[in-house]
Amino acid sequence: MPRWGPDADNRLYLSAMELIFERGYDAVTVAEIAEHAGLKKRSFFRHFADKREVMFAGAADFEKAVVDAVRAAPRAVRPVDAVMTALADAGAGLTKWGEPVRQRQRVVATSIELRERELIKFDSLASAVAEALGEREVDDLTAILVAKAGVAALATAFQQWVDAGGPADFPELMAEAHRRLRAALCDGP
Amino acid sequence: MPRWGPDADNRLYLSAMELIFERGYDAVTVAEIAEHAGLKKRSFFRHFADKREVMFAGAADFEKAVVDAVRAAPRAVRPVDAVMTALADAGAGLTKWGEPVRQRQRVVATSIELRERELIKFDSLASAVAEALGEREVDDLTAILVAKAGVAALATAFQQWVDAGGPADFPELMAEAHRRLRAALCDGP
DNA sequence: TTCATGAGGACACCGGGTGTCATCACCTCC
DNA sequence: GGAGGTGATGACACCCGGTGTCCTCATGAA
Repeated sequence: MPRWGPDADNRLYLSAMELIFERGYDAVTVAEIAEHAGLKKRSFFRHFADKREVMFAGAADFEKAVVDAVRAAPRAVRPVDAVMTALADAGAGLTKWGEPVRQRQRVVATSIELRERELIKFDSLASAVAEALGEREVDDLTAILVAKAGVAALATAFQQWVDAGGPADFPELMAEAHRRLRAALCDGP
Repeated sequence: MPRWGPDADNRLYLSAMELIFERGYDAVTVAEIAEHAGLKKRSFFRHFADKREVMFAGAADFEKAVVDAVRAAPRAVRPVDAVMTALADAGAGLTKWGEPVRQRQRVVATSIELRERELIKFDSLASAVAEALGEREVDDLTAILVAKAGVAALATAFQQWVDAGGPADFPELMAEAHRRLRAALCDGP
């Protein structure tokens, strides 16, 4: 399909990762990323909406995977369980890539603007999940709350996975987060 | 204490609100805000870290109020209830200001960068709440999850309050969010 | 061979944000 | 009351992210 230098998107992505992992996000300019990929600054912005976005390539795929899994869950499954399972599975797929993912996440942690972008990705994910829940006769308020709670569990489990360093079972981290949240909310005096 | 033109912070804030409410966030430059307050662009950045920050003046006070309330909650109160109550009370204090707060929030909704900033404020709030919970013998994982669930309820209730338009009882919106979340997580098959 | 197409380049411009040095009102202390 | 310290502001020069516009040119189809 690409009729020019093949795969400009991917070349830019790889170029960005190489330079940013080496020197840090703030110390690399868009012009440098582009030149390193054999392109010009102006062209970078034809492939990525802004500099931050290159760090979140694949986020749309992740969101789609989660939403599809929520939609595919049997109606008998409670909404919260459908969401937690979908997020755990998608997270398992992501964390399977191991070290590069951790490295990327450590870069995100160094920059406020990247943290902000990450949070809006999470928020977008929650909204999409809530909408998917709406298709299974869950009221809007419950849907968004369950979605946000799920995303909170995901973010927490993901952080633990990054900090763990070695191999860690992501779905188990998610399940543990779910249990703790449930205990905190449900076990009452 | 201020020995120059009094209250430059507040002048800049009022100047920003006036211009932004009138023309929209993107259509107003920092230089315009500063000049309108009798200052120069360079000085704006001596009072606010960036352009977005002027829309969130008072966020630090809000966070402090919440954290103090969590700390002040009796030990017998469950963590989740302490958090929800603290957030409901702080939210009540905020929503008491009525229309100007709704107007500000509508501006935030128009801009991606403002949404991002809002999300990181919420995230900061959750971290601060989690730390406060840590002081009452709540394990770290539970603390951050409860804090994030509370903030999710806050954000949802706040959105409902903005959309409601007229007077709305914020603590009741929070309580309803808490009930729905609890029902979704706890009522099992 | 010609032509439409779309990726990429050139170039100018804008606005947010920062480093640095100069200025100047105010306060204090002698 | 004058000297000096202090801190807020101004002036100015940059940098970089981001965009609008027009031009170039390889490619594939007719």
